[in-house]
Amino acid sequence: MDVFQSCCCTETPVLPDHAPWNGLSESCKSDLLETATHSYLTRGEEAASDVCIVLSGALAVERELSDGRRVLSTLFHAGDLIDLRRSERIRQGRLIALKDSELLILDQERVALCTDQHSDLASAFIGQQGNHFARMRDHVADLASKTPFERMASVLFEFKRWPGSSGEKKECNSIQIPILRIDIADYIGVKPETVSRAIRKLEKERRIAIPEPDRVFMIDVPAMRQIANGGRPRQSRQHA
Amino acid sequence: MDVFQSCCCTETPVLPDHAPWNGLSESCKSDLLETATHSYLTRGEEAASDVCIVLSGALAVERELSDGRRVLSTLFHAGDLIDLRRSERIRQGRLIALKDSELLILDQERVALCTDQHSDLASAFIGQQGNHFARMRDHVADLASKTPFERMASVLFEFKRWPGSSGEKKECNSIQIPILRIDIADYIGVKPETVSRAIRKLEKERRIAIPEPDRVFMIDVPAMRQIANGGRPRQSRQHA
DNA sequence: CGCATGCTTGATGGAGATCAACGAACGTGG
DNA sequence: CCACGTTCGTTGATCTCCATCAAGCATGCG
Repeated sequence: MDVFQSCCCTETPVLPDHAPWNGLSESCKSDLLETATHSYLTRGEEAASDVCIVLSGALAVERELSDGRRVLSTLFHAGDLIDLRRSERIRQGRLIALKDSELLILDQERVALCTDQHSDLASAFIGQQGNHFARMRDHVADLASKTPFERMASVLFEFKRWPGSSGEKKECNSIQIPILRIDIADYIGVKPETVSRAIRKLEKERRIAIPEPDRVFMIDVPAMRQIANGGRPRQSRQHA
Repeated sequence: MDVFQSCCCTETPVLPDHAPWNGLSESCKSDLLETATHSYLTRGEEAASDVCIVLSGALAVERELSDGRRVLSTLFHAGDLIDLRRSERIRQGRLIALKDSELLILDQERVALCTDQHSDLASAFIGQQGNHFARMRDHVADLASKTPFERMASVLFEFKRWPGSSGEKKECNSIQIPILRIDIADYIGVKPETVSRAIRKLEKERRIAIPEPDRVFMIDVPAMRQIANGGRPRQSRQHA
């Protein structure tokens, strides 16, 4: 049965039922889905295509340096469009699953055709990419100048926006940590030990509570936001 | 005459004469340029629009933390499409010029219309964004795990790809450093002192030569590439 | 049980931020 | 021409912080 399940093509591929995908015209949807396939991945597996939509789980673009240093340069969650096509550069980095994930794999040539013929799909692509850019610029700002402590606070807010973090309720300050510590570390550019210490420190300062290992409750959201935005620089002698 | 020059609208706006802009259909070009304006910026000035094309100079998305830390999250050079529109998030960061620059300012609503009506323009947008993503993922990988030494080597290769670095000749290993040290520092997430030290160290190791303050000649390109790709980790006690 | 994986805590050292100072280049204006 | 200011780049000394190394738990699984 597992074989039956994991064999792609047995399930009819569908688009996520939310913006911008549910707003596409019927002809566009059927055009796009005609060559699309459903795919299941477990942690560590690499996605087969450069263009796909995440239905569930978590994925990342992984890169490895010669001496083993590992970087997760982009995180993707349910609903995200992943478009790794580019015209100028060679392929750099692998798209891997960080946990059990579901993907809607799109055919690259068909995508090019569809965005060409359906202006609503082209708009959806451009809009999605705009959001991804905003996320990446946030992330770059984190990496470039923030302390590990601030990065941890920032990434918690990022997880807060993920679907399924707290049953879709925006008001709830309970956050599901959706990926492993090691992946958080490779994403925010520190070591897992530092991630652990940062979380524990936030807990000791009563900014967060940790009812379960993979769940965080934000006690003081404004304080956390301030920390995430740069409220905890490394201390200098002048201020002492 | 300067007044005459810097007054926008006096010059007929034109698109850059290279891919993907020179491949657009005439109707698309005229549609797009009808509401476009030419703009000159000097260092520090902020661009007026969220959508524009860089004709010359250098720009960056600048962000400032509460305690004064400054980050340049994205660099743009001649030929780049800058699209800071997004649907989900609030405006974060300013688009500023790092040196005297020329811009083709596009009207946001007109752009939305044009990408909707002209599929070749939509493709150009999607393609440009794909390239920007690749650059940003490279940059994230630099910031997340590389040493300042490696980051400096990496950013030199980035400058190597900028137009005008060496008279457009790809073979030439003479690189024009197009922005100030302080901007390099804020881009790669270190302090100007560290930038300076990294450059001098590369020079001392005979990997680069510095004929002029703002020009670098790569003596050993393969070695530099290896450093940029992670060949200079921070040393550990084990290997000693 | 043994073994693996994931998370945490502790001790140590090195790398880069910090602070300070200087030199070079570029304007001013007299 | 020089005195003067500013800006940019560089160099040196000191100190903080995070990576590193190591060890300890907890859990899951054969």
